[in-house]
Amino acid sequence: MIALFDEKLLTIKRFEPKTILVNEGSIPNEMFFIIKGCIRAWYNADGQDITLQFFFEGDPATSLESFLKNTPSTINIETLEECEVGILKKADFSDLLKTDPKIRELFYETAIDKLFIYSNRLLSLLKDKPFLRYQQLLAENPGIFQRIPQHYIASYLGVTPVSLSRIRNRK
Amino acid sequence: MIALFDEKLLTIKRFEPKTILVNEGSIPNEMFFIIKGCIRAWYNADGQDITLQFFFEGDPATSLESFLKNTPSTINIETLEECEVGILKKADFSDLLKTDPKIRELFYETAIDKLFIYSNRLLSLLKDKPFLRYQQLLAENPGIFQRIPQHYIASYLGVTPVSLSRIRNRK
DNA sequence: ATCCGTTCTTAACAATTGTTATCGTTGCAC
DNA sequence: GTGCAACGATAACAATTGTTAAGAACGGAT
Repeated sequence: MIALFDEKLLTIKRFEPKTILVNEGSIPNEMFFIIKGCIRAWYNADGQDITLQFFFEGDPATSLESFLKNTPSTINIETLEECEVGILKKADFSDLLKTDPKIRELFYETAIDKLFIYSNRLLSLLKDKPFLRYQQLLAENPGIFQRIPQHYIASYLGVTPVSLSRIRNRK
Repeated sequence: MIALFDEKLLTIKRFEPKTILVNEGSIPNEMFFIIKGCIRAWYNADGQDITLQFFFEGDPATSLESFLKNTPSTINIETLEECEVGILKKADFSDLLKTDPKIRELFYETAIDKLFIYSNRLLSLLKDKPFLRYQQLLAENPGIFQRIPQHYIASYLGVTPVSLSRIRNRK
Protein backbone atom coordinates (compact mmCIF):
# COMPACT_ATOMS: atom_id res chain seq x y z
CA MET A 1 0.00 0.00 0.00
CA ILE A 2 2.81 2.35 0.85
CA ALA A 3 4.11 2.01 -2.70
CA LEU A 4 1.04 3.88 -3.93
CA PHE A 5 1.97 7.13 -2.32
CA ASP A 6 4.24 9.70 -3.83
CA GLU A 7 7.61 9.51 -2.15
CA LYS A 8 7.53 13.24 -1.63
CA LEU A 9 4.63 12.82 0.77
CA LEU A 10 6.37 10.21 2.89
CA THR A 11 8.84 10.82 5.66
CA ILE A 12 10.92 7.86 6.72
CA LYS A 13 11.64 7.68 10.40
CA ARG A 14 13.09 5.30 12.97
CA PHE A 15 11.65 4.71 16.42
CA GLU A 16 12.96 2.97 19.50
CA PRO A 17 10.97 0.06 20.94
CA LYS A 18 8.09 1.10 23.22
CA THR A 19 7.64 4.45 21.53
CA ILE A 20 4.08 5.71 21.66
CA LEU A 21 2.97 6.80 18.18
CA VAL A 22 -0.67 7.49 18.92
CA ASN A 23 -1.85 8.39 22.37
CA GLU A 24 -5.27 7.68 23.79
CA GLY A 25 -7.13 10.99 23.99
CA SER A 26 -5.19 12.80 21.29
CA ILE A 27 -6.13 13.29 17.66
CA PRO A 28 -3.48 11.71 15.45
CA ASN A 29 -2.36 13.71 12.45
CA GLU A 30 -0.15 11.07 10.91
CA MET A 31 -0.47 7.63 9.42
CA PHE A 32 2.30 5.07 9.81
CA PHE A 33 3.37 2.47 7.27
CA ILE A 34 5.67 -0.13 8.69
CA ILE A 35 8.80 -0.77 6.69
CA LYS A 36 10.56 -2.75 9.39
CA GLY A 37 9.53 -3.78 12.89
CA CYS A 38 6.22 -4.33 14.60
CA ILE A 39 3.64 -2.21 16.31
CA ARG A 40 0.79 -2.82 18.70
CA ALA A 41 -2.59 -1.13 19.13
CA TRP A 42 -4.07 -1.42 22.59
CA TYR A 43 -6.97 -0.24 24.64
CA ASN A 44 -6.79 0.90 28.21
CA ALA A 45 -9.80 -0.54 30.05
CA ASP A 46 -9.45 0.96 33.52
CA GLY A 47 -5.81 0.03 33.72
CA GLN A 48 -6.36 -3.30 31.99
CA ASP A 49 -4.25 -3.38 28.85
CA ILE A 50 -6.11 -5.02 25.95
CA THR A 51 -4.21 -5.63 22.72
CA LEU A 52 -6.48 -5.06 19.76
CA GLN A 53 -4.11 -5.62 16.91
CA PHE A 54 -0.53 -6.27 15.89
CA PHE A 55 0.96 -4.60 12.86
CA PHE A 56 3.90 -5.95 10.89
CA GLU A 57 5.97 -5.06 7.85
CA GLY A 58 3.73 -3.66 5.11
CA ASP A 59 0.81 -2.86 7.38
CA PRO A 60 -0.59 0.63 7.84
CA ALA A 61 -0.93 1.43 11.54
CA THR A 62 -3.52 4.00 12.51
CA SER A 63 -6.46 4.58 14.73
CA LEU A 64 -8.84 4.42 11.80
CA GLU A 65 -11.75 5.74 13.78
CA SER A 66 -10.15 8.91 15.06
CA PHE A 67 -8.40 9.39 11.75
CA LEU A 68 -11.69 9.33 9.88
CA LYS A 69 -13.91 11.09 12.36
CA ASN A 70 -11.33 13.53 13.65
CA THR A 71 -12.09 12.51 17.18
CA PRO A 72 -9.63 11.76 19.99
CA SER A 73 -8.22 8.29 19.75
CA THR A 74 -9.65 5.71 22.11
CA ILE A 75 -6.62 3.49 21.61
CA ASN A 76 -2.87 3.69 21.97
CA ILE A 77 -0.38 2.67 19.32
CA GLU A 78 3.20 1.86 20.19
CA THR A 79 6.24 0.25 18.66
CA LEU A 80 7.28 -3.12 20.05
CA GLU A 81 10.59 -3.46 18.24
CA GLU A 82 12.85 -0.84 16.78
CA CYS A 83 10.84 0.34 13.80
CA GLU A 84 11.37 1.97 10.48
CA VAL A 85 8.16 3.58 9.29
CA GLY A 86 6.91 5.73 6.46
CA ILE A 87 4.89 8.64 7.78
CA LEU A 88 2.08 10.19 5.82
CA LYS A 89 0.51 13.40 7.05
CA LYS A 90 -3.19 13.32 7.63
CA ALA A 91 -3.74 16.49 5.60
CA ASP A 92 -1.95 14.96 2.62
CA PHE A 93 -3.94 11.79 2.94
CA SER A 94 -7.21 13.69 3.13
CA ASP A 95 -6.28 15.58 -0.01
CA LEU A 96 -5.55 12.36 -1.81
CA LEU A 97 -8.86 10.90 -0.68
CA LYS A 98 -10.63 13.85 -2.27
CA THR A 99 -8.64 14.14 -5.46
CA ASP A 100 -7.40 10.66 -6.32
CA PRO A 101 -10.16 8.18 -7.14
CA LYS A 102 -7.68 5.31 -7.09
CA ILE A 103 -6.57 6.07 -3.57
CA ARG A 104 -10.17 6.47 -2.52
CA GLU A 105 -11.10 3.17 -4.07
CA LEU A 106 -8.18 1.47 -2.40
CA PHE A 107 -8.97 3.05 0.91
CA TYR A 108 -12.52 1.81 0.90
CA GLU A 109 -11.38 -1.61 -0.18
CA THR A 110 -8.97 -1.64 2.72
CA ALA A 111 -11.75 -0.65 5.10
CA ILE A 112 -14.00 -3.38 3.76
CA ASP A 113 -11.22 -5.95 4.02
CA LYS A 114 -10.75 -4.90 7.61
CA LEU A 115 -14.47 -5.34 8.13
CA PHE A 116 -14.20 -8.97 7.05
CA ILE A 117 -11.14 -9.53 9.17
CA TYR A 118 -12.95 -8.14 12.20
CA SER A 119 -16.05 -10.16 11.46
CA ASN A 120 -13.99 -13.35 11.25
CA ARG A 121 -12.24 -12.55 14.50
CA LEU A 122 -15.59 -11.85 16.11
CA LEU A 123 -16.87 -15.18 14.92
CA SER A 124 -13.82 -16.92 16.27
CA LEU A 125 -14.28 -15.27 19.67
CA LEU A 126 -17.89 -16.41 19.69
CA LYS A 127 -17.41 -19.98 18.60
CA ASP A 128 -13.88 -21.07 19.48
CA LYS A 129 -12.27 -21.73 22.81
CA PRO A 130 -9.01 -20.00 23.77
CA PHE A 131 -6.99 -23.11 23.03
CA LEU A 132 -8.22 -23.25 19.44
CA ARG A 133 -7.68 -19.54 18.95
CA TYR A 134 -4.13 -20.03 20.17
CA GLN A 135 -3.54 -22.84 17.69
CA GLN A 136 -4.99 -20.81 14.84
CA LEU A 137 -2.87 -17.80 15.67
CA LEU A 138 0.19 -20.01 15.75
CA ALA A 139 -0.74 -21.49 12.36
CA GLU A 140 -1.21 -18.03 10.82
CA ASN A 141 1.83 -16.48 12.40
CA PRO A 142 4.26 -19.15 13.62
CA GLY A 143 6.94 -16.68 14.62
CA ILE A 144 4.75 -14.38 16.67
CA PHE A 145 5.89 -15.71 20.05
CA GLN A 146 9.47 -15.00 19.06
CA ARG A 147 8.68 -11.36 18.31
CA ILE A 148 6.02 -10.32 20.77
CA PRO A 149 5.84 -10.57 24.57
CA GLN A 150 3.45 -13.32 25.50
CA HIS A 151 1.21 -11.27 27.77
CA TYR A 152 0.35 -8.97 24.86
CA ILE A 153 -0.68 -11.99 22.83
CA ALA A 154 -2.77 -13.19 25.78
CA SER A 155 -5.05 -10.16 25.79
CA TYR A 156 -5.22 -10.29 21.99
CA LEU A 157 -6.59 -13.82 22.34
CA GLY A 158 -8.93 -12.79 25.12
CA VAL A 159 -7.29 -14.67 27.99
CA THR A 160 -5.04 -13.82 30.92
CA PRO A 161 -1.27 -14.25 30.66
CA VAL A 162 -1.43 -17.06 33.21
CA SER A 163 -4.02 -18.89 31.17
CA LEU A 164 -2.04 -18.51 27.94
CA SER A 165 1.03 -19.88 29.66
CA ARG A 166 -0.98 -22.91 30.70
CA ILE A 167 -2.44 -23.32 27.24
CA ARG A 168 1.00 -23.26 25.68
CA ASN A 169 2.22 -26.00 27.96
CA ARG A 170 -0.66 -28.30 27.11
CA LYS A 171 -0.06 -31.39 25.02
CA MET B 1 -31.74 4.02 4.50
CA ILE B 2 -34.60 2.41 2.68
CA ALA B 3 -36.09 5.84 2.09
CA LEU B 4 -33.22 6.65 -0.23
CA PHE B 5 -34.19 4.12 -2.84
CA ASP B 6 -36.66 4.74 -5.58
CA GLU B 7 -39.91 3.02 -4.72
CA LYS B 8 -39.99 1.49 -8.17
CA LEU B 9 -36.91 -0.56 -7.27
CA LEU B 10 -38.39 -1.92 -4.08
CA THR B 11 -40.70 -4.87 -3.74
CA ILE B 12 -42.57 -5.16 -0.48
CA LYS B 13 -43.05 -8.68 0.79
CA ARG B 14 -44.21 -10.54 3.86
CA PHE B 15 -42.55 -13.60 5.30
CA GLU B 16 -43.56 -16.12 7.92
CA PRO B 17 -41.36 -16.56 10.99
CA LYS B 18 -38.38 -18.90 10.45
CA THR B 19 -38.19 -18.21 6.74
CA ILE B 20 -34.69 -18.51 5.34
CA LEU B 21 -33.87 -15.43 3.26
CA VAL B 22 -30.22 -16.17 2.58
CA ASN B 23 -28.86 -19.67 2.59
CA GLU B 24 -25.33 -20.68 3.46
CA GLY B 25 -23.61 -21.72 0.25
CA SER B 26 -25.81 -19.74 -2.14
CA ILE B 27 -25.12 -16.35 -3.66
CA PRO B 28 -27.83 -13.92 -2.59
CA ASN B 29 -29.24 -11.66 -5.28
CA GLU B 30 -31.41 -9.55 -3.04
CA MET B 31 -31.03 -7.12 -0.18
CA PHE B 32 -33.65 -6.89 2.55
CA PHE B 33 -34.75 -3.78 4.39
CA ILE B 34 -36.82 -4.52 7.43
CA ILE B 35 -40.05 -2.58 7.68
CA LYS B 36 -41.54 -4.70 10.43
CA GLY B 37 -40.25 -7.70 12.32
CA CYS B 38 -36.81 -9.04 13.14
CA ILE B 39 -34.23 -11.14 11.42
CA ARG B 40 -31.20 -13.12 12.49
CA ALA B 41 -27.88 -13.85 10.78
CA TRP B 42 -26.18 -17.02 11.93
CA TYR B 43 -23.22 -19.17 11.20
CA ASN B 44 -23.22 -22.92 11.11
CA ALA B 45 -20.04 -24.15 12.81
CA ASP B 46 -20.26 -27.91 12.36
CA GLY B 47 -23.82 -28.01 13.55
CA GLN B 48 -23.24 -25.40 16.22
CA ASP B 49 -25.53 -22.45 15.55
CA ILE B 50 -23.77 -19.12 16.20
CA THR B 51 -25.84 -15.95 16.00
CA LEU B 52 -23.79 -13.16 14.50
CA GLN B 53 -26.32 -10.38 14.39
CA PHE B 54 -29.92 -9.40 14.95
CA PHE B 55 -31.68 -7.03 12.58
CA PHE B 56 -34.65 -4.90 13.51
CA GLU B 57 -36.96 -2.34 11.92
CA GLY B 58 -34.96 0.00 9.69
CA ASP B 59 -31.94 -2.27 9.37
CA PRO B 60 -30.69 -3.63 6.06
CA ALA B 61 -30.16 -7.38 6.31
CA THR B 62 -27.63 -8.91 3.95
CA SER B 63 -24.58 -11.06 3.85
CA LEU B 64 -22.39 -8.09 3.04
CA GLU B 65 -19.42 -10.23 2.14
CA SER B 66 -21.08 -12.42 -0.44
CA PHE B 67 -23.05 -9.47 -1.72
CA LEU B 68 -19.88 -7.51 -2.38
CA LYS B 69 -17.59 -10.27 -3.51
CA ASN B 70 -20.21 -12.32 -5.34
CA THR B 71 -19.17 -15.38 -3.41
CA PRO B 72 -21.42 -17.99 -1.78
CA SER B 73 -22.68 -16.84 1.58
CA THR B 74 -20.98 -18.30 4.63
CA ILE B 75 -23.93 -17.34 6.80
CA ASN B 76 -27.67 -17.92 6.93
CA ILE B 77 -30.25 -15.20 7.33
CA GLU B 78 -33.73 -15.98 8.58
CA THR B 79 -36.79 -14.21 9.88
CA LEU B 80 -37.58 -14.63 13.55
CA GLU B 81 -40.98 -12.96 13.58
CA GLU B 82 -43.46 -12.42 10.81
CA CYS B 83 -41.70 -9.81 8.71
CA GLU B 84 -42.51 -7.11 6.26
CA VAL B 85 -39.46 -6.27 4.18
CA GLY B 86 -38.49 -4.12 1.24
CA ILE B 87 -36.52 -6.10 -1.30
CA LEU B 88 -33.92 -4.52 -3.51
CA LYS B 89 -32.41 -6.55 -6.32
CA LYS B 90 -28.69 -6.90 -6.30
CA ALA B 91 -28.41 -5.81 -9.94
CA ASP B 92 -30.33 -2.62 -9.21
CA PHE B 93 -28.19 -1.93 -6.20
CA SER B 94 -24.99 -2.50 -8.17
CA ASP B 95 -26.20 -0.08 -10.82
CA LEU B 96 -26.90 2.53 -8.18
CA LEU B 97 -23.46 2.02 -6.68
CA LYS B 98 -21.92 2.78 -10.06
CA THR B 99 -24.12 5.65 -11.10
CA ASP B 100 -25.24 7.41 -7.95
CA PRO B 101 -22.44 9.02 -5.94
CA LYS B 102 -24.77 9.68 -3.03
CA ILE B 103 -25.69 6.04 -2.71
CA ARG B 104 -22.06 5.07 -3.02
CA GLU B 105 -21.08 7.53 -0.35
CA LEU B 106 -23.79 6.28 1.93
CA PHE B 107 -22.88 2.70 1.30
CA TYR B 108 -19.27 3.22 2.27
CA GLU B 109 -20.33 5.17 5.32
CA THR B 110 -22.54 2.29 6.31
CA ALA B 111 -19.67 -0.13 5.84
CA ILE B 112 -17.38 2.03 7.96
CA ASP B 113 -20.02 2.37 10.66
CA LYS B 114 -20.31 -1.38 10.68
CA LEU B 115 -16.55 -1.57 11.03
CA PHE B 116 -16.72 0.46 14.22
CA ILE B 117 -19.61 -1.56 15.56
CA TYR B 118 -17.68 -4.77 14.95
CA SER B 119 -14.55 -3.34 16.48
CA ASN B 120 -16.46 -2.36 19.61
CA ARG B 121 -18.03 -5.76 19.86
CA LEU B 122 -14.63 -7.34 19.43
CA LEU B 123 -13.26 -5.21 22.22
CA SER B 124 -16.15 -6.16 24.45
CA LEU B 125 -15.55 -9.86 23.79
CA LEU B 126 -11.89 -9.38 24.66
CA LYS B 127 -12.28 -7.38 27.83
CA ASP B 128 -15.70 -8.07 29.32
CA LYS B 129 -17.07 -11.14 30.98
CA PRO B 130 -20.31 -12.70 29.79
CA PHE B 131 -22.25 -11.23 32.69
CA LEU B 132 -21.23 -7.69 31.75
CA ARG B 133 -21.97 -8.28 28.09
CA TYR B 134 -25.42 -9.46 29.11
CA GLN B 135 -26.02 -6.32 31.16
CA GLN B 136 -24.85 -4.10 28.35
CA LEU B 137 -27.05 -5.83 25.80
CA LEU B 138 -29.99 -5.42 28.13
CA ALA B 139 -29.21 -1.73 28.54
CA GLU B 140 -28.98 -1.19 24.78
CA ASN B 141 -31.97 -3.29 23.91
CA PRO B 142 -34.22 -3.81 26.94
CA GLY B 143 -36.94 -5.59 25.00
CA ILE B 144 -34.72 -8.10 23.24
CA PHE B 145 -35.61 -11.00 25.54
CA GLN B 146 -39.28 -10.44 24.79
CA ARG B 147 -38.71 -10.71 21.06
CA ILE B 148 -35.95 -13.23 20.58
CA PRO B 149 -35.53 -16.79 21.87
CA GLN B 150 -32.96 -16.79 24.60
CA HIS B 151 -30.69 -19.44 23.14
CA TYR B 152 -30.11 -17.26 20.07
CA ILE B 153 -29.06 -14.42 22.34
CA ALA B 154 -26.74 -16.80 24.17
CA SER B 155 -24.61 -17.57 21.14
CA TYR B 156 -24.68 -13.88 20.21
CA LEU B 157 -23.12 -13.17 23.60
CA GLY B 158 -20.66 -16.02 23.25
CA VAL B 159 -22.05 -18.32 25.95
CA THR B 160 -24.14 -21.48 26.08
CA PRO B 161 -27.90 -21.28 26.65
CA VAL B 162 -27.45 -22.93 30.03
CA SER B 163 -24.91 -20.35 31.06
CA LEU B 164 -27.09 -17.45 29.94
CA SER B 165 -30.00 -18.85 31.91
CA ARG B 166 -27.78 -18.93 34.99
CA ILE B 167 -26.51 -15.42 34.34
CA ARG B 168 -30.05 -14.12 34.05
CA ASN B 169 -30.99 -15.60 37.39
CA ARG B 170 -28.08 -13.99 39.19
CA LYS B 171 -28.63 -11.15 41.58
C1' DA C 1 -57.43 -34.67 23.64
C1' DT C 2 -52.95 -36.34 22.56
C1' DC C 3 -48.50 -35.98 20.71
C1' DC C 4 -44.49 -33.63 19.62
C1' DG C 5 -41.15 -30.10 19.14
C1' DT C 6 -39.33 -25.87 21.11
C1' DT C 7 -37.81 -23.35 24.86
C1' DC C 8 -36.17 -22.52 29.33
C1' DT C 9 -34.76 -23.92 33.96
C1' DT C 10 -32.29 -26.59 37.13
C1' DA C 11 -29.02 -29.93 38.88
C1' DA C 12 -24.66 -32.40 39.14
C1' DC C 13 -20.32 -32.81 37.61
C1' DA C 14 -16.19 -31.85 34.68
C1' DA C 15 -13.23 -28.64 32.56
C1' DT C 16 -11.50 -24.31 32.03
C1' DT C 17 -10.29 -19.95 33.30
C1' DG C 18 -9.39 -16.16 36.65
C1' DT C 19 -6.82 -14.55 40.74
C1' DT C 20 -3.08 -14.10 43.60
C1' DA C 21 1.32 -15.09 44.81
C1' DT C 22 5.96 -16.91 44.46
C1' DC C 23 10.07 -17.86 41.99
C1' DG C 24 13.67 -17.96 38.34
C1' DT C 25 15.52 -15.73 34.38
C1' DT C 26 16.93 -12.07 31.63
C1' DG C 27 18.48 -7.66 30.34
C1' DC C 28 19.27 -3.00 31.30
C1' DA C 29 20.77 1.03 34.14
C1' DC C 30 23.58 2.64 37.51
C1' DG D 1 29.23 -5.92 40.05
C1' DT D 2 24.36 -4.67 42.21
C1' DG D 3 19.69 -3.40 41.76
C1' DC D 4 15.57 -3.30 39.41
C1' DA D 5 11.93 -3.98 36.22
C1' DA D 6 9.90 -7.01 32.83
C1' DC D 7 8.64 -11.49 31.65
C1' DG D 8 7.17 -16.11 32.01
C1' DA D 9 6.28 -20.56 34.60
C1' DT D 10 4.00 -22.62 38.21
C1' DA D 11 1.05 -23.57 42.23
C1' DA D 12 -3.18 -23.29 44.94
C1' DC D 13 -7.57 -21.93 45.20
C1' DA D 14 -11.90 -19.54 43.73
C1' DA D 15 -15.12 -18.54 40.26
C1' DT D 16 -17.09 -19.32 36.06
C1' DT D 17 -18.42 -21.82 32.30
C1' DG D 18 -19.30 -26.10 29.63
C1' DT D 19 -21.64 -30.62 29.37
C1' DT D 20 -25.19 -33.72 29.97
C1' DA D 21 -29.47 -34.87 31.49
C1' DA D 22 -34.02 -34.34 33.29
C1' DG D 23 -38.22 -31.93 33.75
C1' DA D 24 -41.80 -28.20 33.24
C1' DA D 25 -44.39 -25.07 30.33
C1' DC D 26 -46.18 -23.86 26.06
C1' DG D 27 -48.05 -24.00 21.48
C1' DG D 28 -49.10 -26.16 17.20
C1' DA D 29 -50.45 -30.15 14.49
C1' DT D 30 -53.05 -34.18 14.00
